[in-house]
Amino acid sequence: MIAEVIINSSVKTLNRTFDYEIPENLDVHIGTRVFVPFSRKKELEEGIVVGIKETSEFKVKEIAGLQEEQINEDYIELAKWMSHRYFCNISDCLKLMLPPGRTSKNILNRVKEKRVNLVTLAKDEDEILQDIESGIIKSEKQKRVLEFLINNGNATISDIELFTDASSSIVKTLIKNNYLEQNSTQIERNPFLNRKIVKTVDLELTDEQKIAYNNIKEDGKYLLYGITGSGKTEIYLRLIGKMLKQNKSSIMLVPEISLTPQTVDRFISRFGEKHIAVLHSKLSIGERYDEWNKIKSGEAKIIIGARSAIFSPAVNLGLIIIDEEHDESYQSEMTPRYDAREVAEYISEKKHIPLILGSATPDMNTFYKAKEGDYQLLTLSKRANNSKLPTVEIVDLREELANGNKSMISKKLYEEIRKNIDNKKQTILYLNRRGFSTFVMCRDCGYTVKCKRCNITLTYHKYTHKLKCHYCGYEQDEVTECPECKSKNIRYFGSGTQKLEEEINKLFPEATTIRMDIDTVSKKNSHEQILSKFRDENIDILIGTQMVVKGHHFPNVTLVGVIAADGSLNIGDFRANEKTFQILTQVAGRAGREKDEGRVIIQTYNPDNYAIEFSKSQDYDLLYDTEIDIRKQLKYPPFCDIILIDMSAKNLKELKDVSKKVHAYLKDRVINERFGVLLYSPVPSPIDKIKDRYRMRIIIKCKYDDRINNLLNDCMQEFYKMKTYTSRMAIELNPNNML
DNA sequence: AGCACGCCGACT
DNA sequence: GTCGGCGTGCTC
Repeated sequence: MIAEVIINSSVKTLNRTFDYEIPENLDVHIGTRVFVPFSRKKELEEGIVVGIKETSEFKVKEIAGLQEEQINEDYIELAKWMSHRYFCNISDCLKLMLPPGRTSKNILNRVKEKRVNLVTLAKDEDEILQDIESGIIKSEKQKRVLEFLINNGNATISDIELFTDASSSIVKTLIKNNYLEQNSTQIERNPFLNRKIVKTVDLELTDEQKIAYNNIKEDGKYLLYGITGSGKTEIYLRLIGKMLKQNKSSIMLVPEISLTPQTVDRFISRFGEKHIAVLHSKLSIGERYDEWNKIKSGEAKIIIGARSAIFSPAVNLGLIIIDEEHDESYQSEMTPRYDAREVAEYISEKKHIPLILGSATPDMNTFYKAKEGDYQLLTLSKRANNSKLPTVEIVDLREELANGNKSMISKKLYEEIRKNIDNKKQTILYLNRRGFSTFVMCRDCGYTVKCKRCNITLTYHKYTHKLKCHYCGYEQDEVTECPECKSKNIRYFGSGTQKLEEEINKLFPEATTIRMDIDTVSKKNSHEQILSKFRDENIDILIGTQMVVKGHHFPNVTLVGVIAADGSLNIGDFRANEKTFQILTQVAGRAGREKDEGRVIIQTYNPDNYAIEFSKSQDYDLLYDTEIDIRKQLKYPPFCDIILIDMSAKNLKELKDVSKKVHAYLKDRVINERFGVLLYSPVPSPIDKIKDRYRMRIIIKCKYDDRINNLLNDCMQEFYKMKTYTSRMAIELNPNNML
């Protein structure tokens, strides 16, 4: 028999199958991981079998060996679909489905099950006790060790040493005398860290929740559109519980940033730790591997994870939930640049299982789909505990400036913070840093320090006093003199959380503050530590970026201040208004979730902007209706898609030639075959050089469909047939970030 | 991507 | 001769 094998490689010319003879003695089927001889290479290549057939038109080599893990057959189909959909190699997609930590080329470097040597009793307890009484065992230390193990069952040698004050040689003697034995046992790395969990039961559903819950059937796609605090999670819990009763597993995706122990606890306390697996980036490779095995074995039936958890090997999958479906993190920024929501749709359609997307501020595209009937719309318009939505006030920063207030805090926000401190209530200050960064400029000649390789402005890092390139990691010392004009008049621009914290400490010296941003949460668990400190120690003010807005529940927070709502308005993206509204609504949702009414102060230089204006009433429908008209007029998603063809090369002339050829190819096919396609000429990318490679792009605006998809895949093929030397090409559909 | 093959100039 | 540099082409 012949196996069709995908070679593990991201090289575009190798994105096809190669035939290999299956040796008689090997059990090979679709999804098996194999080692094969390939080309003139000395070492064997890794591959995955994606097809089996009788004969081959090639003279084939034999499969050399097998690797442990395998991929489910239906996921091979998924990988093929993804490679076409996201313009990448099948091999890149298959990698997402392999157990974490088991993909490195060197087999010895792959993670393994964690094993420890446990010492246990080798004889019956009574027999040992008898030997102690009758004096066969005289040594005090031996007795202590035996008694310790009688009480505790088993222990590691180091634990025995610690608790009995007996050295390992005592244990060895007891092993030699057949009282004890030592066994290597597999243990699970436990990412839950001995958490104290209070068991909870189903909550009473509101009428709205009941309607939504009862409408979700065995199959189909649903948009659960519910305002903050309307109880979406309770519906998820009910659905997952129902699956569990039918012995089916559920995958629930949440944005990476909100995958905190707090979120997971809610599920553990309802269903117990045993059935739950958690997958996210802060886990160690070993922990991830153990969670994966727990899923694969069918033990874990509730899988909570970030984007890539959609590929976890759930046994008997019955339900997929995507919470905060509008979140950008569901789109991967790396190859393969997949969208977890689309992958989830594919899986739910193939497996005929329900897919639930949940959000208070749905993605415009999703809401449009719901209006068109592609998704069934389920609405929760009331807060579950009847608490009121917070009152939102907008402060015009231009007026503040005109009144001589140059501080980051307006008079109104100052007064409200003061009130909160006096009333012992907590405040969250949110800094929308998107589009902001701290950079260095010469005030005399306007010179800014840029990365020589990437041609972008270096970002200033205060704690290390270094200037850093966010693209290639280049780092240099801060400058005190302008390299161009030798002026000493250097200024550091931009404003971050540190600066805000300093200012708050000056304005309210008696208040306690805590800061949460990329810098302070880089360590494992520090994210959770900051939040629990804020909650438990009743810190007055939490200052932070995006990560403070997601899904946390702080009963004592009654005031939320947005320092400058404008950050996300100026990101140079057609989604700017949508994103701004989403963020503001989410931040506002943090205030007053209990009895006390919440207040939100939004500071802005653009008070007339409709996204900011509508966030005052947190009226998503109003935003949607306004925005959808604009999208229609200007031909943006959901009416039209944006295709970004990214090309790069080491040599600028080569890049220009290649991009012209690609453009010519597309022009021929696009104009001939299709009407209503806007094809733009190649232009330098906004960041025209990264890591010593020049970058150009071609943008196409049209309604994306299978035909366009095929055309683009053909274009990619054509590109790699050209004599390209150093050039590369990547195609992205509706990218989140146009940089 | 790797790896070999083959062509060509340079060199003891 | 023959060593090595690099352009070219193939991988079941």
